[in-house]
Amino acid sequence: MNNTKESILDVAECLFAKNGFSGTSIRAIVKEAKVNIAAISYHFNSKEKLFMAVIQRRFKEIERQRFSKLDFHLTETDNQPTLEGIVRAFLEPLKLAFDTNDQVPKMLVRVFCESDDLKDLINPIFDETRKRFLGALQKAYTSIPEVEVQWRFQYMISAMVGLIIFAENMHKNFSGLPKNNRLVEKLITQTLEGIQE
Amino acid sequence: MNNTKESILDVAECLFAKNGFSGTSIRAIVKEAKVNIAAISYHFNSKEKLFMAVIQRRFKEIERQRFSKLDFHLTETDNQPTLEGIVRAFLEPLKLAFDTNDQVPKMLVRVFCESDDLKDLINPIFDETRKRFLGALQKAYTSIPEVEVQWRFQYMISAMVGLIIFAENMHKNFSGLPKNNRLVEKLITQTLEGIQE
DNA sequence: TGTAAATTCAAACAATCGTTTGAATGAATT
DNA sequence: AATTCATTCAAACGATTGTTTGAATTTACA
Repeated sequence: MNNTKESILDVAECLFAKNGFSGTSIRAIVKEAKVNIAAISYHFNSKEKLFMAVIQRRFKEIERQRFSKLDFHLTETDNQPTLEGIVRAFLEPLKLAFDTNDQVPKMLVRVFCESDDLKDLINPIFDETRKRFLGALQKAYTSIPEVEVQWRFQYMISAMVGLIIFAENMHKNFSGLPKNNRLVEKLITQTLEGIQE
Repeated sequence: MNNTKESILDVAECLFAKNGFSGTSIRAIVKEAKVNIAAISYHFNSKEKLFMAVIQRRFKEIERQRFSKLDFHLTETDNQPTLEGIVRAFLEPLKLAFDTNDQVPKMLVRVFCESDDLKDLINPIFDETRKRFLGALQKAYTSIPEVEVQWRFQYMISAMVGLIIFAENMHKNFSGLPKNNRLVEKLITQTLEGIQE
């Protein structure tokens, strides 16, 4: 079995999470993955393509779970979704990713925050997710102005991104805050309290 | 007057905001600042020292305003601060920085999110701010467990960081969201609604 | 087993990185 | 005007960047 390609993805993911994209050299990747440097070009063409492969591998799985949960909730409620159902469909797959591998959410938000160019490169990946969840939210909140729903959705995502970035620091700076694997659960309840009027 | 040092700081700030620390070369800085490349070593010793100077210049001013507003509020209320007073003391100086120069808050959060090493380098700068505002919050909320207050404070900061990162995208992805200069005001009201029980 | 394709390898590519050098230029003081 | 100090300059330093080469090796199929 071709082990080289996957071990490159694994190591790259970990180093991108720690040091970002620009802060990670392909030599650092191949050194830790114990593969030849030419393997990057051979399997991924370029560092940027490798980067996109690292992103896609994880995001596609999270997206799949989000859509699955959202669709289930929509049919379950006869197309009358609740806020909690939507928020859980959005955040729980992230919680699962957290539980499986701390580095995955960290890598995803870190590279998204790194530079304008990188953000523009990654942003289109979220288009479908944004469309479907905003659509569901607007079904759940027909009384609230559309702009306000968008704002609150963005607010939740922002809190999520910030919390993932700060997750490691929180235990140094504060005492008794929830561990990483309980962080997203806390985020869910906080979001629910904050959003509902 | 020595113009070189300040124009380096200005250009570096702008490029760090766009491309992060690792993504910005000192040659890109000196090219745009129209100064010789040796001026970096001469005025700042190293790229990393220049980086810290860029951070400190802005953060110290924001910190000064935050402490000033917080102290004023504490004396004004006879050491019985309100949540709104504390949140405004924390966020309004950021709003002022936003109004003066879009790039300042963006630069501050971007480099903070870039890598573990950079985060560890910058994090101590916030120690005093964190201490004083957490102290004020715990005075305002004696009935809520200390851990819960810490969590909500962290939640607000996370939302702030996330929103600044997303600020530019929000107008592309959504329609009718508040402009940058109204973003922090919106964050304040949202925080107040979300935090108070 | 023999052949062809896929993969890995050491080595080198040109470009760029942060930093340093020592001379040239500027301004201020005696 | 002469001297001293601060600043700027072109040029080069060694190290590292992402990428490519062509041969060596492994794997898969006939």
